[in-house]
Amino acid sequence: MAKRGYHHGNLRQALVDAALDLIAERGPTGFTLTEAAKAAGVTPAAVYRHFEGREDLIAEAARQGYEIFADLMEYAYDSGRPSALTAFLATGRAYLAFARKYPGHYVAMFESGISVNRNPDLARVSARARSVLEEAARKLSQHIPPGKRPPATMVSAHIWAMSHGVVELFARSGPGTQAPFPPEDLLEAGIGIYLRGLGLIPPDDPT
Amino acid sequence: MAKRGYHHGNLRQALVDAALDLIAERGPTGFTLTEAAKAAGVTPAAVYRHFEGREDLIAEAARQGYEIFADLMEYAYDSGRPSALTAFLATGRAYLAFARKYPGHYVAMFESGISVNRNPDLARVSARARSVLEEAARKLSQHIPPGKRPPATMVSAHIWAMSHGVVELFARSGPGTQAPFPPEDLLEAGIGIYLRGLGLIPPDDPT
DNA sequence: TGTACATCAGTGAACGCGCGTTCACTGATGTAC
DNA sequence: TGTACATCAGTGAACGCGCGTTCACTGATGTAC
Repeated sequence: MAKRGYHHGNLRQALVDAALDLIAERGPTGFTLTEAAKAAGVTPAAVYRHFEGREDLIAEAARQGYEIFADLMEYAYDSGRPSALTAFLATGRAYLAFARKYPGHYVAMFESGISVNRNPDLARVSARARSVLEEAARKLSQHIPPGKRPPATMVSAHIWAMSHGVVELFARSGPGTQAPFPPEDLLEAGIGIYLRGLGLIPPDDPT
Repeated sequence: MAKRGYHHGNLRQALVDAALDLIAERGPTGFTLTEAAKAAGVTPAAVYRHFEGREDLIAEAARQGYEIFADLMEYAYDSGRPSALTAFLATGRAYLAFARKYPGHYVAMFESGISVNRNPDLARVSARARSVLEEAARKLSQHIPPGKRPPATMVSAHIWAMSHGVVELFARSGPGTQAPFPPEDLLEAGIGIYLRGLGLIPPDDPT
């Protein structure tokens, strides 16, 4: 990170980082190629040495986000084992933690309008992230009698949806949009109730 | 809607409608004051006879959305009575139906970045929409023994979050983003499981 | 170790574009008498 | 019923701006001999 002259040294990543900061601050709309270049101390034209254009830069930010996201979910899942239940709960918590800790990545991934099929790398890593949650749901589902067991992909979709909804509606500090509860508590309670509904937590267990 | 000369007749609403179409098609980013004016057959400058500017126009679109939304939720709630449960389920269905039928309004309300506290009218009508769901949750909660009853506002937040998450993740026809299940079924099942978790639906009732 | 040269990673000027907004204006409408 | 006039709701030209992108260029770096 030493100051450099004509050559930057690691401009590519510096641009991604600048873009992430901008996206986190102002949303995907507020982000501007020109401003990202300026933040990296470089002329806008220099960006084209490393990316095809504005969208390509956002896509790379999203890709890195999915990478971190998938790692985080995997780690959470592993550290929750051997119980399928605690592992599952850990992934739910990890989701929210990721959204909080990496807001720029989160927005790039889910709110920038970048299609996950934009390039093969992005598609692959996003599939990996998804599969962690689905695997957790699958393992968990095995504890439900087959007759009353919803498809594991559905369970994972439900959890994903609730997590995403909590992030979008209650974890953003929009001006005046008062959150009724801490998002972490809200999500934890919601997932708990849901899992009781699946018969995976006894009705009276306050976990 | 007859063709007019110099005077438009109902330009204000025509602009809102044009904005809604544009927002639905291209998202809040893609919407442009100039284009909305063109779609209404009018010069961009004419917009300023009716709105303070671009943001003000979006805010009005959102306001009308909340109005429709609140009405729809109220109607759904009423038509589901007297059972607190069926009334509640009806509001959940109404949420998704609204998102589907009024995509422009939905985006203006929830994805445009317009703060609900931008003006008093908007704040009031959005509070009304929220209160319908909260009232439904409150009535429903009364059937839960007080000791194990989560706050009604929390229940309504959970349902809101899951509904919103389903809309954002699975009800959009993003290119290549395959929905694993019809969003309606997904949400219905999710709410069902959640309500079982609250003890409001017997474990074996397949409703 | 020194020199020539290819390659790489930036610059800076310029472009065309569409945006939101302003302004003085004018055509259309409605109302008083 | 007709005329004068105030008010209203548009026009159209112009603005400054920042954007993404292109281009020929040049300074820095690395490598072959």
